[in-house]
This record gives sequence, structure tokens and C-alpha cells, in this order.
Amino acid sequence: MKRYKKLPRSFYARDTAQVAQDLLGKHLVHVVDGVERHARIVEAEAYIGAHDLASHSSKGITPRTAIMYGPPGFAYVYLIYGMHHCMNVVTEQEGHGAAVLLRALEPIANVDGNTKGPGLLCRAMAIDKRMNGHDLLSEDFFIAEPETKESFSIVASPRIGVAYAADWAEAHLRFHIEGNPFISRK
DNA sequence: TAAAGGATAATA
DNA sequence: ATTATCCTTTAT
Repeated sequence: MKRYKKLPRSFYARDTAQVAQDLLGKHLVHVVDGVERHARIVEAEAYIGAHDLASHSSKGITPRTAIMYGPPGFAYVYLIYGMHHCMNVVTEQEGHGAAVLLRALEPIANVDGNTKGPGLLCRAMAIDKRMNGHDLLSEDFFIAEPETKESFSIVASPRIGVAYAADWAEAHLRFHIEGNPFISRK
């Protein structure tokens, strides 16, 4: 078992769009039955709070979204369209209701199957709603700094699947690593 | 392009 | 209790 440089709580307690960009290139690690699943984040979207109509938190605090209003650095996992899971990371201070949705990963170790898209990514990483509310500073599920520093360009674009969000549908709150082959869409 | 599928939240 | 809605994927 290697040592990882986990991102500190303070990393998440910042501007959501900033966190989304900074998460690109970071490594997501999930340990299941002693198997360390390891992947690089290549695409993410920001959901910046109750005023963002595309965010679940725009409907206020409900049993489902309560975790988004909690302290930063926790996982928010929910079931979408009855068949797939999506994983978010809670950002900013408690009570803000913001999170970053992980949309695509690049497999590094012990990851099978497609990771191009939020539903597939969760399946490949064995993430399901049991992980909802899990602390990302825990031992078996966390995000870490890459071992080697790398440089890449970040591209901003409108978010996916949020056409119902009126004015917010066009906001450039989706970020991905330019030229990476594991992006869910172009 | 449209159906699928389950949970959630609003309505009653 | 019933219904509309959904940050997607897969199959027609």
C-alpha cells in the first residue's frame, strides 16, 4: 500500500468552479475488498449552489440534497434515471449547497470498463449510493495529488443534460483536460 | 431518437 | 397513494 497525498479539507472549501478545475488531473482512489481502484479525473462540472437551477440544491434542502449542504470534502452519490449512479464532491462551506460532479475518469489501476460518463465511471469504480456521505479523507475512498506533476490545458464548456436549467444551461461550468481521449463527449 | 428504470419530492 | 421529474446509457 502506497502513501498518497490526500487533498486536505481546505481544498474543497473554496469556490466551486475553482475546485472543479483543480480536480482535473487528480487521482480518485477507492479501495474495495483490498483492491485499490485508481483513476485520474479528466472531466468535471460545477454545481454552484441554490441559485444554480441545474443543481439539485436549487430545490432547497431535502433528504437527498442535505449532504450537499453539509461540510466540504464528502461524496454525494445519487441514482439517476433509475439505472446509473453519479458521484459529486461537496464543496464550499457548510450550508452553501455546492458540489462538483465527476463526469469522466482515465483508468490507472484495477479499473475495468468504460469511465467515459458519470454513470459508467461509477460502475467502473464500484461507487453506489452506499458511498453517499462518505468522507473523502477516509482510508478507503479519497482523492489524492498525482505523484508526478503534469501540465495540460483546461477547456471550459456548457454543462451536459441540464437543458431544463433555463439561464444556467449555457453557463460554462464544465471543465475537462484538452485532448484527453477519455472525455465523455467532445 | 426514444425507451428504460428507480428513487425522490410534490400533490392529494 | 399516486404522479412527474431526472446532472444518462443503451438499443432500436
